[in-house]
Amino acid sequence: MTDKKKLTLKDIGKALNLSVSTVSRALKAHPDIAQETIDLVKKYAEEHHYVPNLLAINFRKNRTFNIGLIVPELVHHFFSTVISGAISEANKQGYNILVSQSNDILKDEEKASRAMLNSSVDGLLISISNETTVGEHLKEFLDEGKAVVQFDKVTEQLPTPMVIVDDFDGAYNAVSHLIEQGYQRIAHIRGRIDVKNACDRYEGYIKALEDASLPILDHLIKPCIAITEEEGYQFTKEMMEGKNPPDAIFCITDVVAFGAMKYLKEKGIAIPEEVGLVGFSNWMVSRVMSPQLTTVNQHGFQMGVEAAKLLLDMIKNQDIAYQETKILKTELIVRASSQKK
Amino acid sequence: MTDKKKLTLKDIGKALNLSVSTVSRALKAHPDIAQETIDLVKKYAEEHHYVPNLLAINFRKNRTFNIGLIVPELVHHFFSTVISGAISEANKQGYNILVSQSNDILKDEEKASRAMLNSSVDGLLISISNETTVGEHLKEFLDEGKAVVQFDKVTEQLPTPMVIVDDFDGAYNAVSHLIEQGYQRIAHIRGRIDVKNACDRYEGYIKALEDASLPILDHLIKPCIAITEEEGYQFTKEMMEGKNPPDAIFCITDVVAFGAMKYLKEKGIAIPEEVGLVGFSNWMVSRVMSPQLTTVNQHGFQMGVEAAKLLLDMIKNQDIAYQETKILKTELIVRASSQKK
DNA sequence: CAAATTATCGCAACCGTTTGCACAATCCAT
DNA sequence: ATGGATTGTGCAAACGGTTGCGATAATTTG
Repeated sequence: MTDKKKLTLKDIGKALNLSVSTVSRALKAHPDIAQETIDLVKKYAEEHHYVPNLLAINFRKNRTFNIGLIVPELVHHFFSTVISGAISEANKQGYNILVSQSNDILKDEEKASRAMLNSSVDGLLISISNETTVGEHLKEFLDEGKAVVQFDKVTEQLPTPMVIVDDFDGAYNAVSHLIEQGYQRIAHIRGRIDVKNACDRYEGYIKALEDASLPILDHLIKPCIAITEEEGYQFTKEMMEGKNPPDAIFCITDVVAFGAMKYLKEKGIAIPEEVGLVGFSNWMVSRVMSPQLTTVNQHGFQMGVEAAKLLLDMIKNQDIAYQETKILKTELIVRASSQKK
Repeated sequence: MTDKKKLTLKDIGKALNLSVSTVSRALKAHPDIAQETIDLVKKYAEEHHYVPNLLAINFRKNRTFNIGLIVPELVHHFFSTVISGAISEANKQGYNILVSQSNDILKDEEKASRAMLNSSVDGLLISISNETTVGEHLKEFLDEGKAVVQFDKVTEQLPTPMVIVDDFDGAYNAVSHLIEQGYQRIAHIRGRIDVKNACDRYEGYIKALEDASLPILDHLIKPCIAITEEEGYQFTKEMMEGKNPPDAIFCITDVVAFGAMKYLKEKGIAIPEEVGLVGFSNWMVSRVMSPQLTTVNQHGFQMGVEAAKLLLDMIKNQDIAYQETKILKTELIVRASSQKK
């Protein structure tokens, strides 16, 4: 390995007969330093490819220009989109992003956050796992005075700013759209009752029914645990084979809707004529299914950008107390699976 | 912000009436230190939650326990799978991963790699952009004695170990499967001629035809530039509307196959009866299309694991010269889109 | 019992940069 | 000429560990 000894301030000082401190100040054009000296030093540094030792600077300033990012799942269209946005914004501001995943397992999340905590990160962006409630491991961040911003999957137990999507509104619009298309018996395959997003969507679903004076039918509301295609399939089967089957299904997410679609297609039930279908998240898969799936776009990229912006603001202005919650609007994407008319 | 002053070796020394050096050695049970002292120090450190300042250690040892990872695209099923594997392995070995993307733009890749280079990373995992050929910015890593491992999209211009998939073999098997199913006029919508993977798959395609004594028809070979659904659609249209249309299409990747499928379905051409279709990569979309798409699984997770393993080996044994290329086998996943029999 | 080991521990330099402060030189006004 | 600003530069401490080497005291050896 060619271990080219890197140039240091000391080297420049020796070469130019200046002290280290003068060189240091000259390089940042400190007003105390004579213009000639500044030019001289800068020229020399330039010519000899001086690059400051970030490790030393970070040590000195006690920060790293790195921020951590933890999501439940990396191989996930929505989350990878958020990450993409966060990276884009962070890089723009001169920060790098450390990525980790919790696999929706609390233990893994704790491990990941601890690994990032030890001085190796200036702040943390996190979307918590399904198993996370209190988040002691996250409080450690706050205790050390490090900034934390939650996004998408959040807990109010943790006093940090958050960036979330208006799940209530998104669900409300999706269900209202179904109603407007003439569907009457709208089912909801919902998410876990201990997860905020899932509850908000559920509330939106309920409100839309209420506003349209439609009855709320308990047997048409099914709770997923793992949010999988299999659950979508199974619940749809149960409902369609039971009495008073639904004529439309609003699913907590696109994969679940895919499971539902799979069952319906197997049974030759026409979509959207006999049963309408709406998902959530606008994964790539929603465009690829046939019929194409009506869904709710969550603007993941923008969420990543906003979350990173907020966090970096906090890092740069340690004095200000941030506590805002940024709520992003969703966008209903109407495709074939719900267009009865 | 509660800026709890962190405990340092000096603090412990003062409290226990020991020198900083003794405390430092005691904590790592140095043989020079008396057992009692070791116990005493460790107990005190434990009780007062001493946590060493990583920044100081890294500065001293000139390393960070972070490794960089650059991919062309983050929102991409295959790449996010690879990242997931790399993170899993890196974390297991006590390293964190900095993620960035090039968007297949050379300038972005250079920016990302430079951002990571400046002492903030011990090594780099990279899948190069379509625009990257020589990779001067990557040579800078090697010049500084930092380890680099290429994966998936690689260039031989850069003397580093790589982890790749046996594209040739994967394509050969895919096309052989089509032939075995009775297809005779097999088209190939290929990737860029300046990208190695694309060429390997092309070669595999050619070899399979040759081995089956089938003619190679130039008008049935189309090169994508951007590897998009639109290209798949367009090329399929051209070929199907031209003379001597194909009876099967082997596509460089699943998205392109989706474009092809879209055209075929629009025109009411039956898949797989009239035209067989095979993709590459086993994206989630391939399972969701209907008919489901036959494709080639690239074992992305394993690729990430292997690449990280290799890189960390290199980092830990700077003395050994690594130059191996690890080739992972692919796996043909046969689904409806290619089963004529 | 003197000499040679050995067991413990502290001193101090070092990694590369930042920064408060002192100091010397120059300048202007009195 | 004298005193007070002003300007440009260097000294040295600090950040928090690591580590080679030397010092001291305790122990063993011939």
